Amino acid sequence: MADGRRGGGAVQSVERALDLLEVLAAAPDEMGVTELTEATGLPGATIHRLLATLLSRGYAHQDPVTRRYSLGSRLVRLGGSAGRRFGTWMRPWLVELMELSGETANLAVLEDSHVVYVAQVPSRHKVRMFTEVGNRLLPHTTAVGKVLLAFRPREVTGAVIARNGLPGRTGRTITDAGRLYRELEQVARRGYAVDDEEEEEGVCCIAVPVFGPDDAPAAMSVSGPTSRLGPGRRQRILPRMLRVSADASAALLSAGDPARRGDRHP
Amino acid sequence: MADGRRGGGAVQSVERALDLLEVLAAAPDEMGVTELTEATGLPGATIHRLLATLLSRGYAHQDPVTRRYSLGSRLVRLGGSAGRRFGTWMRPWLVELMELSGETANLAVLEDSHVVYVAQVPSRHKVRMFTEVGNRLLPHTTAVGKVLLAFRPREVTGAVIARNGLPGRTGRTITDAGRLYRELEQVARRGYAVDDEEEEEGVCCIAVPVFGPDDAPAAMSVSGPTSRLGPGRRQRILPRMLRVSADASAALLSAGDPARRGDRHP
DNA sequence: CAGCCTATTCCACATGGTGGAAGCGATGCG
DNA sequence: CGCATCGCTTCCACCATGTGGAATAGGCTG
Repeated sequence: MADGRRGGGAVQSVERALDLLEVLAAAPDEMGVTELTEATGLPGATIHRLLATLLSRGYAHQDPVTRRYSLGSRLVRLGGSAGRRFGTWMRPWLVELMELSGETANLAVLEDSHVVYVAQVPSRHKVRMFTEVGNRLLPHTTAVGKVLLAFRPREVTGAVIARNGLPGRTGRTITDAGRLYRELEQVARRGYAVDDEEEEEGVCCIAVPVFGPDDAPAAMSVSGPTSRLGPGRRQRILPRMLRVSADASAALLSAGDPARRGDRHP
Repeated sequence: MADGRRGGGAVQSVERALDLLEVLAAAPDEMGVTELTEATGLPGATIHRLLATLLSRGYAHQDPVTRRYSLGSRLVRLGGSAGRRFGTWMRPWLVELMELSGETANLAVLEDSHVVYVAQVPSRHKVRMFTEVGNRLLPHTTAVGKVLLAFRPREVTGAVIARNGLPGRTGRTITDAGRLYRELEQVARRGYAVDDEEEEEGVCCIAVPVFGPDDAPAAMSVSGPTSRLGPGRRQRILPRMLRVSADASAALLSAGDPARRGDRHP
């Protein structure tokens, strides 16, 4: 095995193909073969061959005129199926969150600088939350968003903020970059984030991370009217939320083998 | 080359990995290695190795207790990026549709038995359409949905219908399977579909397919109030829509092949 | 507790993937 | 207008890499 540092037996060409997809996903627009060469360190011929394979299956797209590459439409459908599936096997944890808090529980991921809600378990209250599955919100206004940002390298955070700006949604939204960075640091240290009417008046939200094999975490939250989620109640709920967070992460990371123990949480 | 029948130079292990992802996406729930063996014809060891690679990157997920596999969370984000990108390079065609019809143009794909809107170019009318990007609707109630179904094998269509049923949305929704099948045949023959207030009262929609390297087509549509999209106007718009459909498909299919270059005509 | 079925690991082999270098086609420059 | 350049694509000999049959481990079932 050429790349001995990677875990177990991994298929080189598949890994490289995935690398390509990820580089393409991260890029703001289309990329040429040479750019990909620089980004991945692979020889052009190899990249071309890999791309040809992805191309023929619709996983990559090549602009007919510029000949540059980007992600293909096939991934849209796959992503949708994956989201549905992801929501399904995260459901037990969401249910747990909903039951321990009595409020609606959400699952979200960071996608193209936006927070996207992937699954939800609604509370039984008459007054419930509004976010719908599939909704896209800005990270800096939401608790899940702050969690998703807090556990990524600073440069990613910076890119996201540069792209979105920090528009205010309510009087309490954090619109100052310095303050946001301080808050994110705190979130990373504490392991949770709170949104106290920063996205919507009267709505409060508490979020915790879920770490998986993916380098970016997902986030789970509970959200409800501020009247029901005051500081006192939050203090009571939080320890149990953190515990669920850790449990869910452990479940995701254990791929059935006790050999690999990559603990990632603070 | 052992497998000479496949187009050009494709990387075997990558193709197989993609096969696995697609099988997992198509399955209603998690799958074991043996099921995958049957579905793909690959030996168990090979599948296992491929899955290990996908697993370690978050592209597949293994339930810690049942040890069965499904799609991983990483694909959710990738899919999102891909959707955004897909919408971006389809935009010229959508703009063309919007301009030739004066109505809002949409791009949609079939995803997990649902129609999902991926991109949109809004019309300049004050009264516009309602579908939002990311929205999920049932195929049988929409023009795009009918297009997406019409160009897939009968068994896929059947599975989708079996899963969703044929709930009515308005008095005009097609709720009879026989009638739907006849309509789909007509759609396939004519190359377009119409939704005449079948999804929403007062809203009419015309859709055409876009064929790419992916075996499933996408669909583009224009939608607006019935008052503006009566039979007469539809007849005038349709030929041009079909032309855009063909042009867009040609553009998608020519992957670096110096075949057809569809110049746009304002 | 034995039998069976499924996931996982192992390993010798040769197939399939690799990448340096040569071809092309398109822009840009003189 | 033709020559130079640059980046995408194709070729091919080599051998690292992925392959898959068979052995192992683990978990249910009867």
